[in-house]
Amino acid sequence: KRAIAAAKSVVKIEMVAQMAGVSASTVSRILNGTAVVSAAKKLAVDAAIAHLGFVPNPMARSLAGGRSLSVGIITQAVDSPFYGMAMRGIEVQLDAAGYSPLFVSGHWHADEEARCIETLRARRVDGIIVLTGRLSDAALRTCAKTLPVVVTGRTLKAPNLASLNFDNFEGALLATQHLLDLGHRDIAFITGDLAHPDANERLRGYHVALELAGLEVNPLLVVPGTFLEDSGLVAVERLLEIGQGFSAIFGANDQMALGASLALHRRKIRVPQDVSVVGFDDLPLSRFATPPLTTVHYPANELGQMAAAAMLQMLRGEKPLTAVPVPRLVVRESAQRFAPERRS
Amino acid sequence: KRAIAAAKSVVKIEMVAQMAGVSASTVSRILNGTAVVSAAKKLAVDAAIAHLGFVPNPMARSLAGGRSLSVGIITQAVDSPFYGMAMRGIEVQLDAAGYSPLFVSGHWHADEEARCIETLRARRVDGIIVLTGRLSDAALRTCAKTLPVVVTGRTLKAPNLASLNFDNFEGALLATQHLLDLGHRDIAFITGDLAHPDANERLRGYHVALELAGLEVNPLLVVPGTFLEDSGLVAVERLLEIGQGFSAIFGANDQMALGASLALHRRKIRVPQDVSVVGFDDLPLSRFATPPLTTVHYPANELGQMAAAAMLQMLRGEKPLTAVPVPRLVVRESAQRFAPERRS
DNA sequence: CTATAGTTTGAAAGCGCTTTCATAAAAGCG
DNA sequence: CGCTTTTATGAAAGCGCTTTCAAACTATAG
Repeated sequence: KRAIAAAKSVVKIEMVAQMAGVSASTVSRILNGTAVVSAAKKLAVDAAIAHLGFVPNPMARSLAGGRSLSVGIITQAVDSPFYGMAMRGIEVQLDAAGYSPLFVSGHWHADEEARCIETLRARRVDGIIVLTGRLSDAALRTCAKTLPVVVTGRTLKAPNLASLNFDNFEGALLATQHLLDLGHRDIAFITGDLAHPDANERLRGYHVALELAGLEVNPLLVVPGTFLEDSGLVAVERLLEIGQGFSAIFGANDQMALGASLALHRRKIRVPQDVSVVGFDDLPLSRFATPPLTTVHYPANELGQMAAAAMLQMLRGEKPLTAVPVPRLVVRESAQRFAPERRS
Repeated sequence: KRAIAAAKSVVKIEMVAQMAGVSASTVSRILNGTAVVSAAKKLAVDAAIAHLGFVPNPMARSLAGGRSLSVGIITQAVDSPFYGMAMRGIEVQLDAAGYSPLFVSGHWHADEEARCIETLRARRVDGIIVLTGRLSDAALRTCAKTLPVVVTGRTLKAPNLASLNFDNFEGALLATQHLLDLGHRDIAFITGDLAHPDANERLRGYHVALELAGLEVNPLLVVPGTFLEDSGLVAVERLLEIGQGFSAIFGANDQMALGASLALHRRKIRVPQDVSVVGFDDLPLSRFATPPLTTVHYPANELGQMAAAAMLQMLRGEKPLTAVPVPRLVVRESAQRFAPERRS
């Protein structure tokens, strides 16, 4: 009976126990470091494990141990270069600790994210990392009541929850000041989706930078966008249409900045000779855009690693560290000193 | 005892059974559709499940059932836009069938991929999908002896293994012919990493297109690349250095084509007025490059879906379908009709 | 040298399901 | 209407591990 399963004939803990001349309990204890075991037995068991090539069955482990040794990651798009880097960072950390990541994507919808949480719960994950989601703070707090939660992209205090917020405001400030330093005064800003806190912070950075420079913001220069390429393109067209003059454009993310560049190119407006462009995020491809894009580096990979590390700490019952890397401007070739009327 | 685990107090199958007035076995059978159950009982059980909000524990299911209901995906880079799309396709299909994907990345190293297989085996996946890996055919065949395997990016016949090969040759043929049709004769080709079958097929497509047009290939026009942006840039510089004239460049992937465009831009060579550029893959960003890149569409998402579908079929014991989408050229703005000596 | 406390270890009881096996009920048949 | 064949159901035995509990030691003290 049970011939099918038995046919797989993988080595089980009992075989290791037998070979080492100890009980299965002892092997388990050695495997988990749960209790002190005499050095001699430990040696024998280790040898047996190596000899037999024993690999514990994770499902049995999880079932018996009451923990799944996996943590759920709610990301917005598995196919985004941006989230991809964060995922990679998480993967690395988790793996080192023997945990496995479970990625699900919410596609920027709060309700879809809520469904993701259910999915993850169904899979009995031990914790959840939310990468810049749309869920309400309240929803996250509720979730944190039953599972440790780490969330990026917002600042939130709650029991059993850690938040890692990259300073989008500071980044946008940096970018805008760079343009200001280059002598630009009419700086257009393409916003991200304002339903998103990041987008608001970046907009705020733009505002404050101008104020700090003693300039007042011209509402006509602030164009709404969606964080997607097309919206950058559309934004520039709209700017041109209404005849609003500008010598620089700051896109709330690289994708829109690139879209804007394309729109300029189409109108035979040269970047950076006629108009300077800066982005935000530092996508891998931005280095190779034509021209290479000046942008604010978003340390997605590091942030992923930090989020994972924080989760691991919570899982261990420690207090999680929530320091985050500081924003940094990457100066490339898409922005240059303002040269009035150079545009023939 | 066992208070900790019990404290989670999630509903178990037995509670459902009790509420519906049947045995746990019956509930299980209904859950899995394993056997015929009277309509009345099924109704009662369904009601109980809904009422209690019962969600089966996947670990218990896997342990008892001998299947993990998960399939491993070996990808080359979780953070690549390209693989991201394929992953998304896989995710969608698998999810619909109640399976979950387990992504691991091989980073283009055969030995790392081999380690990935071990990892996946340790996690007891029910099957493995290899997205265009570097593993030898023999290694895959061996793997297929114990687990169903689906591999993309190569053609391989073996028991318990399905291969889905996108026609890279045809795609490269299409792209080259497009350039030829535009009147170009000196077409440079930046190869991919030739250790990779895809790269060779694309090179072959380039060769054959020229032959078909009665042209002979000029070895000086074929420059080695690595599939990464920098290599496209370097390739163009090399071409320029040796003084090899060319009016068009075909990059074996978009990343290199974009790198090449940047190199041209740096030398004040305009795309497409002076030199036409075409790529391969159709990355999401290529649509928004400056200028938008003409390229061969690689249906990564569809391919992912198909790979997953094939895996599901094998898991069900059916014969897998291995049809693949045909290559398609996406004409945008980076290539135009050859205009001799327009370049001043 | 016996009593007490502290360690190391193994037997056994689960973890929450699936699946086999056996039984009871229903159906088919002459 | 008794008999065999089929079908629906439940009891119970695992799946491979962790963890509790108690037994068997070993060390310490009285």
